[in-house]
Amino acid sequence: MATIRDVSRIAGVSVATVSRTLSKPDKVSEKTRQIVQEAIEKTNYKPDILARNFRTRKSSTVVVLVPDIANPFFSRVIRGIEQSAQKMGYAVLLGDTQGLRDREITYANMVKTSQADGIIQLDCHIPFEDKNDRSAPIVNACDCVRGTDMPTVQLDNIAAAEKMANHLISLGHKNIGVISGPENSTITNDRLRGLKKALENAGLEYSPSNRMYGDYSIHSGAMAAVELLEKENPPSAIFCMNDEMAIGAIRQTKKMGLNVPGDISISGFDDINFAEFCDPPLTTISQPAEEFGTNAMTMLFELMNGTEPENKNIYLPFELVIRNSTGRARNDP
Amino acid sequence: MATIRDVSRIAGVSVATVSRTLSKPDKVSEKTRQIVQEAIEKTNYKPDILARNFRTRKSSTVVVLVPDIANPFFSRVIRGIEQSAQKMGYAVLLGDTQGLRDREITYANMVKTSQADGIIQLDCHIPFEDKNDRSAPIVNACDCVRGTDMPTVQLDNIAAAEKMANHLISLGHKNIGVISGPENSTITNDRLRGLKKALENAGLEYSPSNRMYGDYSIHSGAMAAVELLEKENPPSAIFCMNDEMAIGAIRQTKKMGLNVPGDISISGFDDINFAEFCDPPLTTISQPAEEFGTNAMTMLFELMNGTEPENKNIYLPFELVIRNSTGRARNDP
DNA sequence: GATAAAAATGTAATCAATTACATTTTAATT
DNA sequence: AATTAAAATGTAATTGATTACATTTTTATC
Repeated sequence: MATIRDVSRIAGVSVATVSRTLSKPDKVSEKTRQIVQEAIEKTNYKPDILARNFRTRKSSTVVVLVPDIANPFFSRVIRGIEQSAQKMGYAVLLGDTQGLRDREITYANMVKTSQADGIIQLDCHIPFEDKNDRSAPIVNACDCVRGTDMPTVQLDNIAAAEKMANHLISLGHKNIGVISGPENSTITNDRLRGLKKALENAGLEYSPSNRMYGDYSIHSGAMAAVELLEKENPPSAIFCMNDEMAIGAIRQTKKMGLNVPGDISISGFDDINFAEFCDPPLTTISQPAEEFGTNAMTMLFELMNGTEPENKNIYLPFELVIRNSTGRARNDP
Repeated sequence: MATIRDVSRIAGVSVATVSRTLSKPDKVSEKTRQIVQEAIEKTNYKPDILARNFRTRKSSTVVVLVPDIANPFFSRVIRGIEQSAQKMGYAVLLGDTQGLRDREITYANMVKTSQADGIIQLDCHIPFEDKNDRSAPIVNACDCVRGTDMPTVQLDNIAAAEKMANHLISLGHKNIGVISGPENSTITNDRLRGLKKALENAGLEYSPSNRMYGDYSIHSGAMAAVELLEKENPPSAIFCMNDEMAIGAIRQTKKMGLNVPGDISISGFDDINFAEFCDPPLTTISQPAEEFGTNAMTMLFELMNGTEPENKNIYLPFELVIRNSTGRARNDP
């Protein structure tokens, strides 16, 4: 592989001139530029980015911490990140963390070791050994930690859940079950708060025994549905905190001989690609997945360049998408 | 950030000794090791990987070229890659190429610029300007180019498609439609060959007019299904080359008032997570997605270390998964 | 304790680019 | 043509680790 020295020798100029031709061509005379360009082509020179990064102390790389890359929502977010990053000249390092703190820290440390310039964290954890560590540019998207000064890109999950709950309530549902995400997730807590708020406003009671925990997988949704449906006084509607669990719940419900939404309404969250195509099509909250990624990357870009983003907490819009998995409560007039 | 010099100063040893303590501790006496470790802790020293990579001329990074990260099959493959890479001490750079040659080349060039040590290509293109370029370690997985010496990890798509076709034929289907992938994909061509082979063996005719093209999206499957079902002599079964298109086709078929599989059987390919949960559950070919990733990464690792893998073309097993989207042909006794 | 061999440690070059600063060339002005 | 300012180019230091080679220390053997 040819180096900048080879090019400079062949062009008969100094390495500085070659370097400038590449990075600040306006500082080089037209004539010299031409000569250098020719030498570059002749030698098929490609600047060694590793050397450049080393010298300039930046890697032009961001690392993305994602709990599960195979989750269809996250994979869309990542697509958004990648697209923006590419435009801004950044490469994207993938850190599939499985939600494990160890792995998060390992990947986040890449900033300290100069392997990455910034971090996008899609889970609600601070990925540093020392929670007050401010040394690395970081943006928290999707599931965001509360009460830190990390910039965030998020949904107003309380409002979104409230909207969904109101939809169920308006259909006459009074006994609503919940298939929630893991206990310590901000997203989960906010969605629960939204649900409670709607119930309260409607003069209905929230019963903690109506809440089952899942891990966002289809399987866990099915398991949780069994628990809910075998209760003495089963709910007439199930509010699921993501689409996969809703899909699992629907399938389980049908398996148990019940009709959706005839006997029981089931709602999801996220509006993944398949939500529209399950049977019945899923009523859900749609979120602009890619935009979580593009916004997070844009904000991180500012952070990495030392400019403070004017809006440190971006809220993206959501939409209630009513399909056929929800309907009037059975005994509602 | 502390450097190796800071550590050496505090420990009262040379930088070489610090370096050795980290990389070849058995070359350093127990006593010195201890002193150095203390200094490392006191200074909270983390070796600058960028500097190390620069000096050693390797980045410990591989770049993955994927046509679409949001595709559920690919995202599982990538999960497999990430898991293996992590174990081997490699980071994974994400190159979402949208199947565009330009982007593939840009990302593949990262090896030339020392940003990556190797490439995993999940599409059936050679990602180099010069097709005969051998300078970068590369493994081709999933959709593989024919007639190159790139190592591959693939499915015997001919056999798999044949198996699926035989299943349809055994159900009495004689007029089988195809919703295929893009024309120039090896996967698509092989699956078509398998289908033809099965038809031939059964004494049935393959009619090119029964083949519609999709782009692996749900939507394109639905569009193609319309074309097939509105034919004068519509097929009684549709062989789809992936699950998403099958899901689109099922939905469209139902929309048109037909029953699946009562009126028409529909089969998929890949066995994505949702295949089991659509309605009716999809008959499909299951593939070990993660293993494409782990195998590719293992092979690439060998390549990057200069050892020739003993088996340069790995074939992974598949399985025909019969669910309810396929059934007996209508007029079959 | 002398000698040799082995182990431990140190010195300084090296990797390929960027860039501060110095020098030379060109252009502008009188 | 002399002078000055601006533009272009060159020189060499710099980045932080690794490592070949040199030197010192330790251990083993007689």
